[in-house]
Amino acid sequence: MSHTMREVAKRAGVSPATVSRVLNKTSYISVETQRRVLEVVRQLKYFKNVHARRLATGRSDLFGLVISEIANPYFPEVIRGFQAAAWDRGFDVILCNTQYDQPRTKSILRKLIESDVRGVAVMTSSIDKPTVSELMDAGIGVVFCNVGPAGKLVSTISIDYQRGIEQAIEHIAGLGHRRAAVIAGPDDNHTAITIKDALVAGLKKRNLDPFPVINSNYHVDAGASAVRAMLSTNDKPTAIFCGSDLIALGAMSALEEAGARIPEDISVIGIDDISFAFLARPPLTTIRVPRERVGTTAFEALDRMLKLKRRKGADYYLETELVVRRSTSTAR
Amino acid sequence: MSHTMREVAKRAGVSPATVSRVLNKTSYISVETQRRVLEVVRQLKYFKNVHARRLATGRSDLFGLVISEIANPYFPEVIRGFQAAAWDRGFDVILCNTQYDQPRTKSILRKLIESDVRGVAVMTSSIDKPTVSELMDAGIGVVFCNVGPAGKLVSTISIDYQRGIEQAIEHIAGLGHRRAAVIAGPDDNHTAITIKDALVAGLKKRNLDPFPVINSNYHVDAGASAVRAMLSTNDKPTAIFCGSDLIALGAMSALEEAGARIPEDISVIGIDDISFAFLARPPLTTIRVPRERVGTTAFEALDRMLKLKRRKGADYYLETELVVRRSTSTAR
DNA sequence: GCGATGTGTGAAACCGGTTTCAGCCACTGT
DNA sequence: ACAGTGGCTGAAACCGGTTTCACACATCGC
Repeated sequence: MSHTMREVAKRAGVSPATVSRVLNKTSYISVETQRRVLEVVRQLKYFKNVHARRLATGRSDLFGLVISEIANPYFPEVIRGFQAAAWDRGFDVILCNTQYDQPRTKSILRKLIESDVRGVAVMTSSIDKPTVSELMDAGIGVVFCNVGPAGKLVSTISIDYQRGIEQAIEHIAGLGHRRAAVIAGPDDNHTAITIKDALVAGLKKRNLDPFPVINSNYHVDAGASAVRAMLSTNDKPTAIFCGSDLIALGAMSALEEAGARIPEDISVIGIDDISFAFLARPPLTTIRVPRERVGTTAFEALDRMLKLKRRKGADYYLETELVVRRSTSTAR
Repeated sequence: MSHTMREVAKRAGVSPATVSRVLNKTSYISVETQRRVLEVVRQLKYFKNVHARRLATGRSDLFGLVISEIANPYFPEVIRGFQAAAWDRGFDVILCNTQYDQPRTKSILRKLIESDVRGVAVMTSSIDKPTVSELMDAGIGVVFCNVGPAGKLVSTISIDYQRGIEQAIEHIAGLGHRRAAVIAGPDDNHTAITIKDALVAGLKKRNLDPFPVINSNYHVDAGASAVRAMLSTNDKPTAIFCGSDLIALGAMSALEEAGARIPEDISVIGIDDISFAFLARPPLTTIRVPRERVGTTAFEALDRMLKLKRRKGADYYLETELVVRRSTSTAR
């Protein structure tokens, strides 16, 4: 099929070892030999086989990135950041989506170990700790993102929602709101809980009434149905904090259907600043999560961790900030 | 670091060959031997090294998927479809984004060849034909999606915009519009041209005036600036066909800023039906492209092509259809 | 009772690179 | 003239699996 190094060697009249040296620029090579070898490589359109290389060197130049679902608008920038960082240092990344499916997750883990990846970044909580520890047993570096505290041997990236949330509450309070609803993510999700607690606590601290507080899931429809439930009572809040932009968009949909105007009747605040937040009608006020940075930081965390001989993990914190657009205004 | 097959063999008191046979379920194995081997595998948490396997078998169970940019909302479903199809048959996919960068694209090609992928699906026109022919020289199957006619040896997937466009024009004509603007994609893009031509021809055929016809690029801002240019004249269309949903969303933004109401003052139609189309305010009427199907079809095309000994390509056509939402209504 | 057939296993070659080790040649210094 | 050194190259072992080939043993049919 494709050519081998030995063929190249034979045609160039040298040994395979020399071809390897020319291609990898290791050791001294006379200009003449180098010329001959490269000439043959060009003629034959020879590409060296990466599997053979990995096997021979014992190294793998591969990293894994585990997410739940590509279609989730949270991930693209994270992926881009991670891939770019890896690429820059000559590494490749294997992208895996669990699709929230347990057997599939198992297969992914197995595949990552078999591929002998150097490190894995786990960006979804749809994968449990014991499963991940298989990775560590295999000597693979692990970094979690936003899935809560983990063991000593893994690094974690935590998004500090605190600051963004404070800014958002300040913003809402300054606009004269007295009461705000919270539509949080699902209750089995670490991040969702953190956010909900921070919102509730923050609102109380500013003497705003956090009511109602609803648990939802991370889908658009969930935001919509939460809003419908909320609107069926006649004691309505003047602002809604949503656990994600997706929830917020769903909420806005439902609000509009119900005839409520945004922001005149009710203000809406999201979290994430996904790329569509600013295209929403009205453009969504939201708490920005530096998603591309999440990706690059995750890779750097792995890279750094792997350079240490003693594999101890480190913790990284990323800041959030409020982005004010037009879905918030003074309370009615 | 991790264990080898020989270790497993030694501990189980069998030969490496037998371990291989147990793990791959090739050949007959006595239940007793099998039990012993699997027991040791479990104890040692042994995983076989995929690089060694690939090298030994000469097969690679890998496919490449080349796109331009993950953050483009067109791609997630395509990726999902492709990955799912590959996964189902026990294959892995290497996802590559060109980021519209030439040197990067070169590296990607090299990497794909070195990885000895069986086939590659090219979903972006940001990669030129001669570059791709390197793949074919290496004996790798290639399928293009929507990048125009290609050689005999590659398969192509074409999206038939015709039907969706006809439905859309019918829809608009039925609503009493007499004239419609077209904001097309960039003029160096095969798909953009196809769409533009189909729109212009279709409109004329129904005696609608296609004016103005503007070339733009596939970014949101482009849709916005096209609209601003359009609105500065005082002879305004009552409907706008946009070359993509992204353009449409940008256009809607700009229209709203300019005080035009959608759909009362002006109707907007997009193309793609990206996941956010139905979250737009108002929900966007658009021509749906079966993106997940694009992905699965691409994989199947490769799979089928590779099963043939004579590598001749085939052409696949995917239909589009109008999805009526609320961004279109009767002409003023 | 003997060849044919089927089951179960090990030794060894092989996949396509990398790397170690050793050696050659041409200088350099004395 | 000879040891020492630096530049350059080849032979061969090695990475960790798979697969061919050979062979042992059991069973079956006639």
